[in-house]
Order: sequence, then C-alpha cells, then structure tokens
Amino acid sequence: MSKNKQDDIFEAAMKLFAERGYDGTTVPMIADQAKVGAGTIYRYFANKESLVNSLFIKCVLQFSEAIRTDFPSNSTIREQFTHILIRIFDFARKNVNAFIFINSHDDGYYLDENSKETFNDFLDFIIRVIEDGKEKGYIRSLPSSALIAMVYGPIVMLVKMIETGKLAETPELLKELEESAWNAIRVI
Amino acid sequence: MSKNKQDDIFEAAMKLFAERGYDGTTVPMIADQAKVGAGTIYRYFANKESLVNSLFIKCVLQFSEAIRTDFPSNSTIREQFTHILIRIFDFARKNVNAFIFINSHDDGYYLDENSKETFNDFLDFIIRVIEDGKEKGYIRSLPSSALIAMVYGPIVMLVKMIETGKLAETPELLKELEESAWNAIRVI
Amino acid sequence: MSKNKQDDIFEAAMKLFAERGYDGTTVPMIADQAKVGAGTIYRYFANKESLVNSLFIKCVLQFSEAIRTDFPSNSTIREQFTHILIRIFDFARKNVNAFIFINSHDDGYYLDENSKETFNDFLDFIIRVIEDGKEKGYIRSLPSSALIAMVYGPIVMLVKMIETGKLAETPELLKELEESAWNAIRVI
Amino acid sequence: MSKNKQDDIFEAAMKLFAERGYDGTTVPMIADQAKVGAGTIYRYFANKESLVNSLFIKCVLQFSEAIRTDFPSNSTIREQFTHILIRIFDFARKNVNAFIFINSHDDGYYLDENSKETFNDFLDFIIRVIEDGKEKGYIRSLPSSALIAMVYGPIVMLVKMIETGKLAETPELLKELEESAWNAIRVI
DNA sequence: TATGAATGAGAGTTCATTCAT
DNA sequence: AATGAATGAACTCTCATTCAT
Repeated sequence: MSKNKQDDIFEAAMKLFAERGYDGTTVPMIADQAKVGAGTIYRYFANKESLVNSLFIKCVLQFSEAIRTDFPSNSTIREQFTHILIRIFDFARKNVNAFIFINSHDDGYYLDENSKETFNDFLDFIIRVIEDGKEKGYIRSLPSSALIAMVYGPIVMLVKMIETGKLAETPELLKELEESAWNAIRVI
Repeated sequence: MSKNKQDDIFEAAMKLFAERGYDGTTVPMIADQAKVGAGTIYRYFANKESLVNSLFIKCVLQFSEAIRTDFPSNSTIREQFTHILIRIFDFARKNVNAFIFINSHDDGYYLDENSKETFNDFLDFIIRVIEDGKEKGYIRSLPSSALIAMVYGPIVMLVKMIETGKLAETPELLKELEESAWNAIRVI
Repeated sequence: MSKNKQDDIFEAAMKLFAERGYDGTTVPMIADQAKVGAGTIYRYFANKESLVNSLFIKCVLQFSEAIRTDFPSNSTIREQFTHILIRIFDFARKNVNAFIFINSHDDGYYLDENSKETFNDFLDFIIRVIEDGKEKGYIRSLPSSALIAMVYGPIVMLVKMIETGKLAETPELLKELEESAWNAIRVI
Repeated sequence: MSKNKQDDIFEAAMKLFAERGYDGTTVPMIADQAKVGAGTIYRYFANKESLVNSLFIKCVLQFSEAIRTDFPSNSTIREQFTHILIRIFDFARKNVNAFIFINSHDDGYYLDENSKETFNDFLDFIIRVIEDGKEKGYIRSLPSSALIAMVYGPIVMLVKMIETGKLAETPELLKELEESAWNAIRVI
C-alpha cells in the first residue's frame, strides 16, 4: 500500500477515533484498517495511549501550521479573522478526520501533559489575536475563551453536519458563516 | 441513597458517560457510583447498550420538555429565540451532566433508531421555530441545521468550558451570548 | 470441587510453578488445573506476580511453622538438629510441591520485598540455631550460610530425586542422611 | 565482539538463562546481549528450544571433560574424590554461568532425549566412581544418587551463594567443604 | 551471511453478563 | 428484588519466528 506504515497506522487510527472515540476503537480494528499486523502497531508506539497522544500532537501541529502559515500579521483584525476562518474550514475540508478527531479528543483523560501543552500553545495563538482585537476595540470585551466558543463552536458543529451529510457545503454557506461569526464577536 | 434504584443507576451512568464517554465507562463503575450491585443494573436494563439508549431518550425528553414548556407560541420570533436560549442555559446549569451527555453522545454508534428519532423530534421543534422565523424574514435564509449550529455550537462549547472551570458563568456573559447568537442568525 | 476457590488456585499454581517454573506457567494453565475460569484468578489476585508472591509467602510461613512448632529450645544442639531435619523431610514429604516451589523460586526476580523478608525471617531462625551451635563449640566455625548449604543442599536435591522417582525414600535413607548431614557440619 | 557469532549467542543465552531461566529469557534479549540481530539466531539454531538443548549439551560436555581430564584412575578413592571436588569448583569458578545454567535447567520440560542422555552419561561417570568406592568399602552403602545429592547438593547451593554475594569464596572454605563432603559419604 | 521489520498466535488482563444465593 | 462471585470472550500487549533486503 503506502510506503510508510507509521502513516498508515496514524491514518487508520485517526479515522476510527473520529468515528468511534478512543475507547470505542480497539487495536485490532486499527490494525485491520491500516492493513498491518496488530503487533506492528507496537513497533511504532509503546501502547494505545502513546498512539493517541502522538496522533493528537501531530494533528494539532498540522492544524496550527495550516492556520499560522502566511498569517497576515500586519492586516486589520477583520482580515485576520477572515484568514483564520478560511484556514480552519480549508483544513477541516481537507482533513475531516483530523479535525473531528482533535475536537472530540481534546479533553480526553488519556491525554498527557505534552498533548495538553501542544493544544494550549495552539489556542494561545488564537487567543492573542482575539486579545489584540479587544484592545483595539474591534472585538467585544468578553473572556477570550467565550469568544472562541462563539466562533469555533459553530464550526465544529457544521463540519460534523457536513461530514454526516446533514448539510451541504457551499461557498455561500461559508461566506455567511464567516459573516455571522464576525457579527457574533465584533463590537457593533 | 434515593428511593429509586433505577434513578440511581441513571444518575450514575449519566455522570460517568458525560465524563468518560460510553466506551470509557464500565458497568462496575456505574454500579459503584450508583451504590448498587453490578447485577442489579441488569434487573433494570437488558444490557449496557439498552442503558445508554434509555438514558439518552430520558435526557432528551427532559431537555425537550424544559424548552417547550410555556413556549411563547404567539410572541415575536425574537422573544421565542430568547425563551429557547434561556431554557437551554437553565437546563444546562441545573443538569450539567445530562446536557454534556446528550451533546457528546448524540452521534454514538450504539444509539438505536428509537434514540435517534427522539433526538430528531426534538431538533424538529427547534427547526420549526427557525423556519417560521425565516419565512417571516427575521432570520437569515440559511439551511436550518446551519443556523442551529451557529446558535447551539457556542452553547455546547461554553457549557463545557464552564463545567471544566475554564470560564466563569455570569449573568452578563449569558446576556451577551444571547445577543451574539441572535446577531449571528438574524437578518441585518 | 473444593469449597475454597482461592485454595484451588494456590494448589494449582504451586504444582505448575514447581514443575515448570514461574515463567513457564501461564495463567490459563493455572485456571485449567484449578478448574476455574481464567478471570476468576483476578478476583483473588491483582495479577500473576501478586499470585506468586502470595503463594510464596504462604508456603514459606507453613514451612517455617512446621519446623518451629515444638522446637526443643532446651535440648542439645544435636537434638535440635535432628528435629529440624525430621521436620524438613516431613514437610517435604507431605508438601512436595510446596517444598520444590520454595526452593526453585526463592531468588526469582519477581519476588517483592515482602516475600524476600518472609524468606529471610525463616532463614534467620535456622541461622540462630547454627550460631548457637558454633558458639557452644559443637558446630564448625564456618559461615552460617555455608553450613546451611551443606545441610540443606543435599535435602533439596534428594527430595527432587525422590519426586522424580530416581530414588526411593526409605526410613533408613533419611536416618543416614541425617547422620551424614550432622557429620558434615559437626566439629570432629 | 568475538570472531564467532555462534559462540556469542551461546555466551549470551547462557548468561541470561542462568539469571532468568529459559522461559524468562526472550530471543530478542539474547540477540541484544550477543550483539547480533534476532534473525541471526535462527541461522544457527532451528528455534529457541533447539538453542537451549545445544547449549545444555555443550555445557555438560565441557563440565564433564573438565572433571574427567587427568582423572587419577589409579589413585585412592579419597584422591579421586578430591580431584572431582576440586575440578567441580574450578569449573564453577571459571564458568559460573555454565555451572548455574546446568544445575537450574537439568530437569527442564524443554530438554530433549539427547540432552537428557548427555547429562546421564556425565552422571554415570560420577556414579561409577562412587560405586567403586562403595565396593571397596570406603563409601557408605547408600544409593549412589543419594550420595551424589549429599556431595553435589551443597556445591550447587554454595556456588549460587557465592555468585549472589551472600558468601565469600575462600580457599579455606573450599577445603572445609571438601572435608565435610567426604565426611558425609565416607564410611566412618 | 546477517539483519530487523513485520507478523499472528498466544500471553496477561478486563469486563459485560449470568446465576446461585 | 438484590447481590457479587464467577465466567469466558475479547481486549491490550509480547514474542518466537519469518522473510525481504
């Protein structure tokens, strides 16, 4: 199949974790999906927990990079906001399983410190943008986590709906969403 | 030590499912938490799957009723919207575990048709209100599920944040959220 | 079968450990031999290691008691020596598996501190008798552990031989052995 | 880094088997210790069982030869006895692992007929010396295996004690032991 | 010839479920 | 009606063995 078995395992685990959750996914399931022997997984990961953590970090870093690359640091807040939303949707479209996996596992009891830190580093970037917007008077002065929830909550839900076919993805929809999300947090 | 063992089991399962998910929760864990013998659970439920499904339906019906009771059918869309948001938050505050349980299990592979239907019935009520608003020109003409995502997504995320202590719940916050949510879906 | 499943497990494990060693014995083997389900073993012992340790301590304590009961503290060294040898052989005859198990597992890497201490407590009793004999001038002034080896080494080997049928046990043999062993350590 | 990989494997296996037993030692452990690839072991031995058996035979033959070389066939029984004891101790000192390996594996369930026969051939040599001594009236008329146990049992135990540091090896100790052992089996 | 990545059978262990009490 | 000891299927993980390189 592919050249790299570790990537096959990552891919398989990501898909299954996204669909059935960490505890609902067994190692043999992952092995089947990745088309490798069950023992092979243990050549690449110390155990199942180590696998989720490695996968989580990998996904968060990819996600983070997707958003930070070419970030318009010198543009207006509004443009920065648009950049982030577009990138999130782009990432989610191209990496549905990664996106769903991240959002359904970010508070798992099996995540280690390293995973939590990586996730928080990513959040910090977003929070800094928001804080900046608040200071400059463009964004409402609510707690940053609340602002994130207002913008990010809908996206997570929409992506799940699109993935399960409950909603058709259209450029118009994304444009409207972006506008709505901005309306939700901007100072009027 | 309630009078009713079935309710003790429901309560225990809800708490644990909300915290650790369906597959991360074992029947003995539930029995311990409910302070009943493990075998007792099988006097009330055919098996673990039957327990989640019963619990899910029970929670969704409670949630549904909380929102529908005293629904201001003859008021303005804006008032209806406020009613729904307040009731959702009220419910979430008084039944954190139920609220989190519903939102983290509504697409579980273990849910049977009955559970899915009950959940859809509930959604339909919300959708009807939204459709009405769209027809009357108060709400943007986006797919109803997208509009639900825009309003409900933030709430789910905020409640989780409040529950995990990442965000303090204040009346002001809820008011702001309500305004934001309305801004997100209203026709401007 | 028996009334007590824990004892069935102990008995089965002892026999198998004596025959095949700790690592050569699997938990399913023990379950089969004990006529219990494999899972039942884990109701009585946290894991396989905990089982060997519990068993080891149990056996050593039984062995120790067999030797110390009615120990003739006020008799001559020679009589004390005879007492110990007779009791060791009695114990070995009535509890072949326990005897072989103790002697083949007393330096296992899987033994915990508690097990080692229990075993050393037992050895200490023997050592004290020997030291007493040395002080009184009846026993050669060699290191006590060397003296133990001289007396105990043959016994372990003989019991194994008797168990595997390479040697027939007779009262005469035991008498001779006792004499030989005494000759080996006494001051001539 | 010897020239001969087979010997490296033998050496590594011997050390590990002596320390942890056959079942407690894995093939990768042996490969690591021998500084060869795990697959390489299978170029020299059909499987793990074949490896123990080859190693066991090799060790027993070395041991046997160490004792039989320059055996004083025409000397007194006493001198022959001394020769054997000295050679055993010499061998044990120079080949601790081989000595411990032999004595802890001579009744392993994994030994094949060939191994058992080689071991018995070795024992037969000792037995013949003993039988000779019994006939000539120098050694007690006990079963030869019992006499072996009386002499060999202490040695095995002492060597283990010396190896684990519980006892210091001194020329005096060996002399005393030799005397004791002789006292144990000689006709008085 | 030598390797070590890959494998799957089987190890230790857990847990949904049953059933004698 | 309620229990929890008992179970075995299924889980996570290990390791003897194979085989492409």
